[in-house]
Amino acid sequence: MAKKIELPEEIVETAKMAKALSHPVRVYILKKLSGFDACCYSGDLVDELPIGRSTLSQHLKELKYVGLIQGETEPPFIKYCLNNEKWTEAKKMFNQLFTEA
Amino acid sequence: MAKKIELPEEIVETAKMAKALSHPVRVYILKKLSGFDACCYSGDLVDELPIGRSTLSQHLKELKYVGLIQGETEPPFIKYCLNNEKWTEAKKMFNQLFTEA
DNA sequence: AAATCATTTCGTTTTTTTGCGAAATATAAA
DNA sequence: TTTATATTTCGCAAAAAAACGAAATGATTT
Repeated sequence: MAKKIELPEEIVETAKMAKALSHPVRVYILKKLSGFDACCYSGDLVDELPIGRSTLSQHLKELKYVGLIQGETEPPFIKYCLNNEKWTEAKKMFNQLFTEA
Repeated sequence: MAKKIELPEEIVETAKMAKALSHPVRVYILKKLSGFDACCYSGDLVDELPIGRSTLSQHLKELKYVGLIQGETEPPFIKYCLNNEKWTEAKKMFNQLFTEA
């Protein structure tokens, strides 16, 4: 019987990133922000998306938490932009997953 | 005020695929199966992974449900393999997401 | 026919996620 | 200083995901 393994950090991290992408609203936001020099405000998004303000705020918080986006306060707005380093890191993770050994 | 959109099918599908990848155990399984000509049995996995049989079975079911893997019955075992078409499709989805417009 | 083996399904519990509206915060304008 | 605006946090409810053990299934061997 093979030994029970601890799941490798690499795999845990990939799953974490996938979780951040596992809701359509979050994918929508990231797609929007990953365009050239694209940033946006919470208000822009809430007008487009079929969810309430507080719900949207939760999704933004999650994306901020995993580091994929960052919010720059620009009163009275908060300008959200992609964190390009993290985005690249995520891209690499998925590339590696899909590039068979 | 911009119009509330229905989330595009492409985005919903990407989120669905990401959800399938949002648990470390499922990432582990897919990584294992995506090696060259790699297949395995539930029993192999349960020996390696720190979860019970029925829990593993649930994860396999989910991966089957989204079409990423398929089980070929080979009594008294069930041989699980990657569904290569779907895997390629998933790869494309993430490629598209990460390839800015 | 009974026992065995690999795996799944069922029933249940716990935890996490999603969603909302109301209230709070923080800033700017009147 | 009151009012308005943009956004978040809080408190809650509903839904979904994760996990387990026990029982069921389906095929094989004794």
